[in-house]
Amino acid sequence: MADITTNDPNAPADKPSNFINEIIEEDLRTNKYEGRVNTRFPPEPNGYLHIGHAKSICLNFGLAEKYNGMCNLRFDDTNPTKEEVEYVDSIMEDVKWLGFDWQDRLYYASDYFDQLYAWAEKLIMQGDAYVDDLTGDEIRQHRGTFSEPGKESPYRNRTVDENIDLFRRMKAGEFPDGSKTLRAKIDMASPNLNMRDPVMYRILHAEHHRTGDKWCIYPMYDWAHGQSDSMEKVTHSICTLEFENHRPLYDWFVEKLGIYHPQQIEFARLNLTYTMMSKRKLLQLVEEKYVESWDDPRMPTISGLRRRGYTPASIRAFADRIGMAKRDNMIDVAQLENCIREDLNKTAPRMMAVIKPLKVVIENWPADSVEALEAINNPEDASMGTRKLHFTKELFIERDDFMEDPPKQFHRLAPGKEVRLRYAYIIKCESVLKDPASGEVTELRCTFDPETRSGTGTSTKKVKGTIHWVSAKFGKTAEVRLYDRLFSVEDPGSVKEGDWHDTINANSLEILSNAKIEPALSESKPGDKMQFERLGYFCVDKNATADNLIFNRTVSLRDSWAKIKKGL
RNA sequence: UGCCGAGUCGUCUAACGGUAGGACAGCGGCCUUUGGAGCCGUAUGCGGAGGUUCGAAUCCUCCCUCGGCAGCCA
Repeated sequence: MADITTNDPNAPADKPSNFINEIIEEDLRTNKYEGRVNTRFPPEPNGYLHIGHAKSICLNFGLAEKYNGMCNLRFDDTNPTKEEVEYVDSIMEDVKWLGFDWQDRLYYASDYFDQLYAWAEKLIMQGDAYVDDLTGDEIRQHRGTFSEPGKESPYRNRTVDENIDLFRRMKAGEFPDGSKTLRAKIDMASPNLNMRDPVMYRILHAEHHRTGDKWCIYPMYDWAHGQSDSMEKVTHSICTLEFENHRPLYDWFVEKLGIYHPQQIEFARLNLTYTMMSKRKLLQLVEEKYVESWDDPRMPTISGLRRRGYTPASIRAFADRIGMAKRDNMIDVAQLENCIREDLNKTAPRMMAVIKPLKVVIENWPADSVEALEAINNPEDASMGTRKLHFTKELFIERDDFMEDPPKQFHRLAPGKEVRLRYAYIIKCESVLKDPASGEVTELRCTFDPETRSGTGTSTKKVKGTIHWVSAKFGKTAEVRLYDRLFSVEDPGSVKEGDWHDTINANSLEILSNAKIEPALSESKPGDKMQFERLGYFCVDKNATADNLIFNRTVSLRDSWAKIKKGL
């Protein structure tokens, strides 16, 4: 889709229009921001970015690209108790990896602490903010409820002088945590609870990852965000739906300050089936060792997807495809899987690997004979060339490709049945060897038909099945990791707080340590991506070494046999 | 319960008063030395009731349903 050209650069075929495009195009028409588009991606560095953030990143940076504007990266680091540099670093890495560039516009809300403080004094001077001595509990009690107005704090009508004095002493560290707050003086009876004198500053004697111990008062999100946008001359401040009720407050602050006024726009956050999107719970999965790390290939984090074998292009394609709207959504994870299959189908070289090996001996093949066969690296892309495969007397095939007593629809190997070995010969299963104790099939004795070599056309024999194989003599051993969804329910996010651990899929990881890979694969490097024919797309794990190769399955191939089997 | 917001195929998403279209999932078929890929076909949808209009998913009214908000989190 990406290479389709259109006459209208504002409406590429692969990016359907949405309500945000319409707002921006209208603003451009009316010259609302002097024709500028400046968005921003404002993560809090309190965790790793996930696929939901990718939607926002693609939106914000994508808009900047589309309208020839700019997108800033800004860390919303106003709560030192939750934030760490480890997260800052990972976030920058992930945004870059997705293919976006904030150029010289890397900002931190903490860079604005001085300005924010000065503006807070301005609001105090204007009589629009006051120092409150109420405790957290008391503030909550005074706030009222959905149906009842709140009550004004007894400290609400302190004089400007008293407020300034107290606020300066708050900053100077004279008061303990929680003992005082600075509040905006708005309306304790507002139907919008965010307008009932919201807290602007709280006292926190905590070390900040960038400002150290310079501050012991920290701005709240609402007080920091709009003003940060304003300072950066952001035009369109795009956030998720839960901030809709904050917009009146966002507007109130910039208007009271009389500063440049960006426009907040809200969109629906991404929900994916069988996927946990809560940062807090993803942290728990890591801390409680349900997964190895933030970049465990089962995690919906950007780094997890990267390690799993997802490409930046596939994630961007996904973001484009799911669209942008204000209604709540639950995207089928199959949609994501489709995006990576589509990408890798075009780009990943085909290789042969047997992940659950079953030994096959070709009885009528001379013991030491080796025959070179030509294999195509990618049927979708002839420029990827061919490679040689070596056929030998002893081979491995996939255990799942043999059944002793198969149903009619099974087009693979069975006693007395024939099947083609990919790029090689048609073989016939003559006998089955078993372990006498367990009854397990240990080896197949087969014969090959010399007239049926691939590509020769010397035989008209047809078989329904073609299976992959690896030479026992030349193949190498490697570890393969297969992944399943981390949660067993469609919407783990909606599970009751106490029960969500029960919805974790205990079998989300299967390790196969005796996989047989074709020789070409033994030179793979971490990050390499390939298709194992008939099994799926795989990616070499970041911890793999030449002596200890590890392949992560990114996604299986579409499997119509699995569907047939299910119906049997 | 107050305020804000949202309801279009199974799931997402278009439509801007003029033929409800696309993607994914599903189903059927073709093709195939990957049960892959590709190709073709197919079913299913405007939350409800009124109204305005020659004509309504779109405008108006009422209703219903769902989501968000009562952190010194973001």
